[in-house]
Amino acid sequence: MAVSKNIKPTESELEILRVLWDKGAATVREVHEVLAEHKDSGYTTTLKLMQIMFEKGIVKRDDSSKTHIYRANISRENTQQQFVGKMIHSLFGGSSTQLVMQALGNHAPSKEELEEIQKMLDNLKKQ
Amino acid sequence: MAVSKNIKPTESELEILRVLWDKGAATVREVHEVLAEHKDSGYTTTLKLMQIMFEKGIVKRDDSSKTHIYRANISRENTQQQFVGKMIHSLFGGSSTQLVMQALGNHAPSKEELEEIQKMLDNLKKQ
DNA sequence: TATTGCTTACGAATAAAATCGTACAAATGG
DNA sequence: CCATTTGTACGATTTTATTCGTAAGCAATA
Repeated sequence: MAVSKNIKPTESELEILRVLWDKGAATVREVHEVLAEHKDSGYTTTLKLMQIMFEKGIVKRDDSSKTHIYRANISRENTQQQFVGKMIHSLFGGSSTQLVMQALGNHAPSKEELEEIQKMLDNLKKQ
Repeated sequence: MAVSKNIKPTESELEILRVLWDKGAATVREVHEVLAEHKDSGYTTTLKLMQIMFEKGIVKRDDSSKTHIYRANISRENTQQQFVGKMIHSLFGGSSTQLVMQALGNHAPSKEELEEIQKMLDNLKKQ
């Protein structure tokens, strides 16, 4: 079992992680370019954030060439799990069911996705 | 339809809201007592936070007697919705299904709750 | 080679959140 | 009636997160 790092990325760090999870690996510039579509902070801001994330161990990097290449060092799944867990605790009184109902109620998925959920539900019922 | 306030409580504010949602109404001391079970900041910190929340309109209060009585001014449901929505966007690429699966996978509910979810699912399928 | 552009490093400013100390008013109770 | 307790108000400090300016290295190229 993987050792779970108890690191809680901030809002901005999450945005960066999303890009890294998506691309697998990226330079600061590549990350910044993506962020810049929706946000208007400068290049050095993104750089600084990624440097801080490196110090915290949230990302790793290959600095063998001048332009460093970054990768996420915590998994998307783990992070999701951590946030979902926290949310269930802090907003749903510990009931995952409440969260699920809330999510389904306000963000109804497509037919196909409903089937996917149905499968998972069937599986859980068998146990 | 209720006007949705676009207010995003901070971490600490959420803790206080939880107590207020739970109790319906409470004094600063009552809130603080609950928080103190798991946290060790002082009484005036809780007081200050609740005063700030009042200024922001997150809570309302009855100050007709010396000891003020506070109530939440934003609903649990609304706040849940806001956080869930944000989370779906920021961590699940917009897919509520992914969130649901994650929640079910890591925090499996009881048989009864599974049935509840099943009902909801059936309903959604009909539409 | 000098200029230009792109890179990292890093200190510092700014902003936002959380914490606390102190003052002072009202109630309490000896 | 005085001392103690319990409450609010509020400025100031501390902590954490975000943002940016500037310096300096290196590489391509005019």
